Formats: sequence, C-alpha cells, structure tokens
Amino acid sequence: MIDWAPDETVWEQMYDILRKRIETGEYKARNPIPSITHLEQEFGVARGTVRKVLGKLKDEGYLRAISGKGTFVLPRHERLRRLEEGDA
Amino acid sequence: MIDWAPDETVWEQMYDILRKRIETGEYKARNPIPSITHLEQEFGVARGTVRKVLGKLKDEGYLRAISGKGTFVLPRHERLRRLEEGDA
DNA sequence: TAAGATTTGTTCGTATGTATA
DNA sequence: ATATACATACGAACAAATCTT
Repeated sequence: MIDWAPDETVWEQMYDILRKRIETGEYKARNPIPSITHLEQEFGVARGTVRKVLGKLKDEGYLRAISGKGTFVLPRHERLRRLEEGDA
Repeated sequence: MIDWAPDETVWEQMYDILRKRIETGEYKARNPIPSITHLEQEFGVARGTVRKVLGKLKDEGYLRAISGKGTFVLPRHERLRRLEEGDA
C-alpha cells in the first residue's frame, strides 16, 4: 500500500488512504477507526507517523480522538459545523 | 537495578531480570508474579514498558496472563509443549 | 444484588533520541 | 537547518474480568 520509492512522503500516502476510507464509508460515521497501534502494524510505520496523519484528519474535522477510548469518525454535518466554527 | 546509561534498552534489561527470576525459581511455577502495578513501582518504569516485557515472556511461553486474576509462571513442561504447538 | 478493590487489557497523549535526506 | 521517520519510554484515562464484602 505504501510506496517506498515515493514522490509523496509516507505520511502523505497514508493520509490519502485514510481519508478515502472515511469518505467512502469504509470507516463508518460515529464508529471508531482502528487504534493507533493497529494502524502502526497495518501500515508498517512508526507511532509518530500515524499521529501526524490522524492529527491532520482531526484538524480537518474528519476525526475526533477520545483519550482511552478511541478515535471516532465524525458525521459530515458535524465535520462541516466544526470547520465553520473553527473549533478544530 | 536498571541502568540509565545503557547499552541495552530499559525493556531489554527488565526482560533479562524477569526471565532470570523465572528460570531460577524466584518466581515459582504455577504461582502468580507481582502485578503490573507492583512491577511498575519496583522498576520505576511505565505500564507500557512492563507490558512489553511481559508480552515477550508470554510469547516465549514463560508466563500466562489471566484477565482479572494475575500473571502466572508456566511449569517448564507446559512451556515447552506450548512452544511446540505454537499456541503462543 | 450491589458496591468496591484488584488486576489485566486497551487506548490516546506526549516527549526524547537517532538517523536520513 | 529542516522535515521525515524510526524506536523507545513516559503518563493518563478507560474498560473488562475477577474476587470480596
């Protein structure tokens, strides 16, 4: 999945993949996505790299992380509301 | 006990110490070892570090954890059987 | 039945150090 | 120098299983 002779960096490729999974509904609204540890293993990358990708998706309103519980997909209307209000 | 100017990492040093305690019988077969919380305090390390070490010892058949009860030392013959059967 | 304590299990959050390009 | 990416290690919150009172 990740291309190690890249034009794009590893984190950018992973970002594209996860955003697609959200937008296509593979990761369903209101549900948790796989844990950081799970994503580390699936993609074969380091924790910091996963966090960088999830951080960007959170900034853009796709996800919300809850400590000790998981990282959840926001429904589209919530995402848009958050972006307007700027409370990323 | 743990050396903080290490060649070995903290978790590797802790792994060596615990494995020795099992092999010398300081932690007796069929008995529970100290709890994760206790080991955190004894070694002055974080929960994640303890769990990493115990996870390795479980993979190698030295220990078996039972949720809500404790982590138990497997007798040698059980350990060897488990390793042969590959049921971690 | 219920409540609390203990223990293992899981998750996110954060920081530091190293290597590479 | 900066950005990328890795590994290690810390802390904290939450959950589930078990046992006792």
